[in-house]
Amino acid sequence: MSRRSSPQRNRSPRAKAAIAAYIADIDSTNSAGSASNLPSFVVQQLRQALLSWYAHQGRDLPWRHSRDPYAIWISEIMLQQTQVTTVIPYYRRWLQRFPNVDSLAAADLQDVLKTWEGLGYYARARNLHRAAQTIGQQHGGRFPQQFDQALALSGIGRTTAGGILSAAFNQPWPILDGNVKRVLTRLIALDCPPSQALPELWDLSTTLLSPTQPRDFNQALMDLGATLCTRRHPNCQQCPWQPYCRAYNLNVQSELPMSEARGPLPHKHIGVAVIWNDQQQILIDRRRPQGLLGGLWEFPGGKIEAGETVEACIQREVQEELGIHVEVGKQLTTVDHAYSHFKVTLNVYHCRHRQGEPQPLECDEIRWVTLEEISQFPFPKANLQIIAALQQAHHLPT
DNA sequence: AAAACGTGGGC
DNA sequence: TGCCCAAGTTT
Repeated sequence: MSRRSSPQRNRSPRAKAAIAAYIADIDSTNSAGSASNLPSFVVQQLRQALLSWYAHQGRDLPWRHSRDPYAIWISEIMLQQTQVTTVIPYYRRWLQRFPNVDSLAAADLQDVLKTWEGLGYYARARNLHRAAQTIGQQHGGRFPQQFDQALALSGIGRTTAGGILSAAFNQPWPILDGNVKRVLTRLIALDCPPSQALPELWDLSTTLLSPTQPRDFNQALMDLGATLCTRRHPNCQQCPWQPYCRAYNLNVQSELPMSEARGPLPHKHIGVAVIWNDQQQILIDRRRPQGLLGGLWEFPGGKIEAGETVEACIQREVQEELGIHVEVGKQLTTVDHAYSHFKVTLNVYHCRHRQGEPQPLECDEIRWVTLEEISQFPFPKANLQIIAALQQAHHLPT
């Protein structure tokens, strides 16, 4: 095994060229292509400009009122791939429901998922739950202050570990989230997608980080990306880094960062069963803990095969998943939904249980529930639309 | 190491 | 409508 030169090292000549050009623009005698060679007076000015901008223009966010590593941890996890305005109400509810590590560690996973319901990427909630138990068992119930120990917790990667430790303890760890990638990409006018220059962007984030005010610096960098250096229509006139920004000087700020190529998403057609028994109850199942929507409840169903009718699909899927025979009745609704990596159309039909005792053949658990009870269970968004349709039909005057 | 993993906003 | 993307991590 001799091919050990880290894979990314030779794959980002454009990143090195961009940094070299950035440095050369400042100091024409300097041809270095590494962030660590940035002239120190530039680093000082960038830090100072950003920190004083943040002191006046920084956002007032709920978790910034806290130095409790638990509360900050929760916010960092919720903010992964999720916008601030979406997170805030979830954050407040979560801290009421689970105010500390112990309460989270002791909670039932179903309650954890119910509190997370609607936020998406449910592995985050499962990981939070597992990490709380790890903290209880291995760290005496206190969030670890060592980077490697934080990084080892489920759901915490390099950016989240740095974000938590810098925000909670003012430790000098760099971060590289979507905001920071965009800001730094524009600063040096990086002419390739950020994913192809991650080592260089990490180096840059590390070099720029204020060693004396890492907490404020990291928060400021994210605020800059979120409020001025936005994806569309960046507000360069208000930007504290405008004099130092290579993208601005080249007038390419609106073209950067370069986008990552993505293919079209597959579209799946699904037959879904709302199965009724004679007690006005509906059959729901809990998905296995791993993978898509793991641990959430759903209405049984599955993919419609080529040449298959929806009715035949539903009968077949229900037989395979639950070992029962149903009679497929009239259609309840249709739901279109887009996940991150495919799209679905849910064709939802009322069904009647005819034969066999339901068994959890391809799921973790099954239950008969009334319409009143159903809201106690965590469901994915697409299924909440089905429940809404059921409740609407139920409340119709007879 | 590329693909999996949710949902909502904005245009 | 459809597409891109947002405080990324895991396998």
